[in-house]
Order: sequence, then C-alpha cells, then structure tokens
Amino acid sequence: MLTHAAEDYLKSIYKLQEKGGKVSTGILATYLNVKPASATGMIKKLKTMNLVSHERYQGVTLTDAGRAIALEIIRHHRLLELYLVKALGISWDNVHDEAEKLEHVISEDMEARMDEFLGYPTADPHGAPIPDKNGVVVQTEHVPMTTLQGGQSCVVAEVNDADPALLRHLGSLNLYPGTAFQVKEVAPFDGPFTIDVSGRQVVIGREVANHIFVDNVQDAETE
Amino acid sequence: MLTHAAEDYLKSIYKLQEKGGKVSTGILATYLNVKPASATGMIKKLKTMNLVSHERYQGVTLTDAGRAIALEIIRHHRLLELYLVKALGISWDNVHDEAEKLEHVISEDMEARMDEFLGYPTADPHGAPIPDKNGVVVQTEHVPMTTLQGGQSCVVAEVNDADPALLRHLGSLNLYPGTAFQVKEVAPFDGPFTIDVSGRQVVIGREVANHIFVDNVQDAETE
DNA sequence: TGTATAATTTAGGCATGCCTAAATTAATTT
DNA sequence: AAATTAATTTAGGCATGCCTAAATTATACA
Repeated sequence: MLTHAAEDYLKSIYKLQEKGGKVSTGILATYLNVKPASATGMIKKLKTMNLVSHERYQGVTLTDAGRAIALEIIRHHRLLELYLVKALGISWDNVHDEAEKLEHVISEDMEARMDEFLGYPTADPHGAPIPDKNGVVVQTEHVPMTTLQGGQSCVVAEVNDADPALLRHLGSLNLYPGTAFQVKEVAPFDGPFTIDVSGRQVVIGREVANHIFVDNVQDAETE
Repeated sequence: MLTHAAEDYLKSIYKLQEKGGKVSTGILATYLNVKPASATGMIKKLKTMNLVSHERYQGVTLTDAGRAIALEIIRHHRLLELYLVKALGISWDNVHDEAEKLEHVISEDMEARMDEFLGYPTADPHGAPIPDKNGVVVQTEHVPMTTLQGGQSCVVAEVNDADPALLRHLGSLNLYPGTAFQVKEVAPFDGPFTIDVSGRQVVIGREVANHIFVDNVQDAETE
C-alpha cells in the first residue's frame, strides 16, 4: 500500500499532465505546496516503484501503473464529494477538504457502496468526471465560459472546486452544473458577462467566468 | 492537531483504564501491537502535552484533556460504525476496520451530519455506547452471558466487535444487540449454553459466550 | 535479605517526508 | 561563446513513530 503522500503526488501529476503534458519538478512542488527538493525526493521514490518515468531535468510522467493509482484516488475523491452532498447534505463548498482526507482511507467496499447508492454517477458536484471502476474517464468537451458571445445560450458543465468562497458565490446564483443560462451581453475590453439564469439577470466578472466551463452552446435564436 | 498514532494511544489508554484502573506500559504496548519501548516513547510525548499522567514504572492515566480527546475519537468510531451499517449497508463484521481509519479523519461537521441522520443514537451496532457531543457516556450495566443460569431470559446488550468471524457467526444466529433469548440449559463443568432465540434452539460455546453481554435478566417463569 | 525474574526505560537506528543551503545543469541573454 | 539567471538535484537536518539491544528498576521467592 502506498503512503498518502505518494498518492497525492500521483494524483497531482495526473492533473497537471492533463493540461500540459510534461510536469516539471517546480510546477509539481508549487501545486503540492512543497519545496522542489522535496518533490525531487518523492519522484525518485515513485520511480523505483515504476509509478512514474523521469529523466533528470526533464519532468515526470505517470506510467500505466501510476495512472491507474491516480485515477483510483481521483475516483474516491469525486465519489466522496458527491456522496457527502447527496447523502449527508454537506454544502458543495465544504466537500473538497473532507474528500481530500477520506480519499486515502476508504475501502473498495465503501467505494462500491457509495457508487451504488449514487446510481453509478459520472460527475461530481462540480461537474468533474468520475472515473469508473476500471479507471475509464469520460472526457466531455467543456468550453471556457470566457469564449461565449452575446446571445449564446448554454449549460454549466463544470466549475473549479478549489475555492470555497467562489463556490458559495456560484451557489447563491444557482450556477450549478446542469443549470442553463443565456449570455445577454459581453462588455467590451474583456469586461464582465451579463447572463440570464432562469429569468434572473446576473453579472459575472472575468475572474469568476475563468472558473466556469459550459456545454451545449447554442447560438441566439434568429427569428 | 494530534497525530493518528497519538489518538490511538489515548483511545487505547481509555479502554484499558475502563476495565482495570492503571494501565501499564506493557499492557498498552500489547494492546497496540507495539513494543514496550515504543509505548514509553509515546507516553512521554503525551505527557509533555498534558494528555496523560505518568510516573516511571507506575503506569499511565488520562488527564481530563486526554480523556476528552479519547472520547471524541471513540464517538467518531462508533458513530461511523453505525452509519456504515445503516446508511451504506455494510455488514456489521466489516465496519470496525473501516471506522478505525475514518475516525481520525472526519470533520466535526461530518460527525454532526451522521449524528443527525442516525437520530442521535446512543449505541453502535455492537451495543457499545456512543459518547455524546460533550463526551458524556451513558454506562449501562451489562452482565456477562456466562453468569446466566438455566431458565433465565434476557436481551443481548453488547458483543465484542474485535473478531469479524465471531460477528458473522453471531449474525447468522441473529444474536444482535436488542435480540431476546432464553437460556434452556447450561451444561455442567463450564459447558456450552443452549438457548432459545425466537423459537430456534441454538448452542453457544463458552468461547463465544465470553464475548456476549446481556441486559434485562429475568428468572424463569414459575407457573 | 539477597537473588532471580519480569517490567520498564534508555540508547541508538531506520524509514518517511518534509526542510534549507549549496552544487549542478539547463536556458537565456548579450 | 561567455555569462547571467532559472530550474533542478544533492547533501545534510529535523520530527514522527516504529524497532532492537542494553541498562535500569521493581517484584517475587527462597
């Protein structure tokens, strides 16, 4: 069995690999709030276990075995987030930290029970995909909200789960994954978006829009 | 925040104190599957934190602060066991190990949500009392099954949760806390018990009976 | 009361996983 | 191409929590 720290490294490498190919020691260390020297040390250890590939000064990559473990942990995390929201009524801005601790600790049995209780879900409360038992992730194509034009309508697909305050704000606007909205206006010079969420006019600044991804983009109805 | 190991020591000291007053280093080490030297080391550490009292060669005792933490962990453990059984349908012989890991990791919020979901329960699936939020434990008076005489009837109050195989066996006999039974016969020379559980005759050996505690003992109806 | 035995503690070691500081390698600038 | 800067790695240290082996203290017995 791996240590929690090792699991966190694998998970982080996976996530950083997703959006950028090679993962440098420095990026990884920053992501994990650790010094580069510490990351170097763990990378060495993971390499001896054949969980990562690494050439000095060239960045890390997960091996198949490493990716399998990363996906298992991510599956735990996302199933837990959804479970905590659905079964225990914990608010979506609080489940991340809880899942972060629980993900390293739950049994396969508990994982399976939560999966069953939730009806074998494919996305967590923030819209992130939940890998299945076999580590298969359904990658849906999300569009950054910032690419939307005035008049277009869409559905919230995923939001960044890192910042609880942001999540509370989005929650207060009802901007959960699955919620549809229409862009009324995009202010010039990278200004804020004015959108219509089920009849309510809401202004979304760039800072916030950066953390929202959408689906089902439809152009304005030209009647 | 304490380390998991420190929490385990406090919990163990509490349990050993329950049934024996002073807790020797050796007993504690055995209980924790650790060498006495290791226990000495941790005891020293806990002493500097004022969580235990300790005089060389004289055994350990919890301070009020130490007991409060021990009870908090035990509360987590027992709430979790009950939650895992009731909410996720995990069998009662499997929840101990799961709770053992989760108990160190859940938030106060999660603890409160489970407590609410379960309707503020006072006993876990094995009949052990769940300390309340403030660390108050309702100590019920359980009688060892081995003290029963032929003809007496009673209700299962608590069973030892340490051995999954034993729990599976008791489960197959329907001997859960709350189940009533009557002693039909006690074989001489510390022999087995023959009991009647809701109409079914069942033989319980001494080994098993040692791990069962009962309540509401009533003498035979003399008609 | 002295001695054997048992329990406990001290001393020193090991793995994990972090740190800082210094050395090395790579990349960029001129 | 040389020199500066940035990234990475090595070296050595620290805390946790376990270990074994040796020393110490307490207890039991004759």
